[in-house]
Amino acid sequence: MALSSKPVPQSTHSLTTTEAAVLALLAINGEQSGYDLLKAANASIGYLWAPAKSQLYAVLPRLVKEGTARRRRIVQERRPDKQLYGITKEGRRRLQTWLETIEPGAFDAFYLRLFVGGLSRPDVLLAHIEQFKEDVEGQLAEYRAVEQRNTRRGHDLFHHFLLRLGIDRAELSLRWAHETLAELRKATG
Amino acid sequence: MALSSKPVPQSTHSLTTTEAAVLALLAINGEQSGYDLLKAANASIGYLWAPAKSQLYAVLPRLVKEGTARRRRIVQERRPDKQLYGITKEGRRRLQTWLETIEPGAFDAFYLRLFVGGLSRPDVLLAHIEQFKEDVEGQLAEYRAVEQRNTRRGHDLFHHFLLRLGIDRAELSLRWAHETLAELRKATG
DNA sequence: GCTGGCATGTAACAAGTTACATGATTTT
DNA sequence: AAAATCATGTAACTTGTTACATGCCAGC
Repeated sequence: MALSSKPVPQSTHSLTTTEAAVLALLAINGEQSGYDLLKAANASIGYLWAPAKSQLYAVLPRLVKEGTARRRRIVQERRPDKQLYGITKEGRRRLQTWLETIEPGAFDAFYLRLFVGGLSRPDVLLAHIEQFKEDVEGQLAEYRAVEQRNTRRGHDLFHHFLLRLGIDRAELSLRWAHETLAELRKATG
Repeated sequence: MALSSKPVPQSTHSLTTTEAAVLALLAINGEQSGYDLLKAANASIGYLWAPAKSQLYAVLPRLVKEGTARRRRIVQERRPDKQLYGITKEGRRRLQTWLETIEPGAFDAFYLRLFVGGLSRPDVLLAHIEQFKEDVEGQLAEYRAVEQRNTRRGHDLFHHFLLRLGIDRAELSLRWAHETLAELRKATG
């Protein structure tokens, strides 16, 4: 009977990207329903993070269970009842930790952290952008090495097309990172 | 006993991206083991599509079950036994259909189709790139509209940073698409 | 003696998709 | 009369990750 073999109490573990995204929206926009969150997400962060309905409705109860969000039922007469979700103190604490965590190579998480940059101190954001630069530099070096070995004939021709796109994009990202570092420094002193 | 309630015979359905990627590698590099496929993927297509071991080993039997791949067991003396997978006629047929299918907005699938461009006729590839251009143009228009409403103050400052990146990237993608169309036309007459 | 390569998998998740299900109200 | 909005979910998948499990052989 290998029953109680570690149900894994990961409540103290780091947040997943999805959890962090939802908590950040709750922190910024206040108490909301799943429906509100979906609309808000589509209207702003949607380009970076667009959860499916079913996914969002699955995450919200998990947040409550983990103690990072609380639920409040609003009974309505002419509309279906609402479940309003708000972030808890524990949620804010866990979110801050997540926002300050530097994850090398995690581009999507970086974009998300920058999107909700208003929740972090400027120096934290500068460190994230520096890490992004390093990650992109590494990628760029790899792409250039592969491109040098590319013959441009047969299947290699198509790999060459995509490598060009990857290299150009990486160079663009580096320029963007420099500009953004400068703008952030100017804007925050 | 709700037993045989639609086991869903999706054998005639379109391939998933993962299935198409594996079949394309089998079509290009010939009969291989899961181990070989993982190495090959990491060494080339890995920038676009990098399956986890567990995922690949899950997909391969599915392909056999669907009739798009066949398995051949190689008994080895000094090494663990191998399962070699090869693409079937039906697999080639389904792969061709997938390669010719235009999926608006599916950027990852587009990159994959271009990566294995050697398996398609040039006119099919040109059509895919045209669709890519249209998709990026749509995105660009959206980003520009959002950017015009951006105040650059408070949370909007960070959205502005990311919008700049998105816009610059979209413009770059358009230039790349034009160049690639020209190069392809030149290379294939 | 240890590391790395060869070779195949399972388990347990998290992320994300489409389709299904319900039902009232408000706008076109 | 039809479509969109409000509001919450379930079901069934595919995708993708990390960790676990096994075991032999070659080279340092």
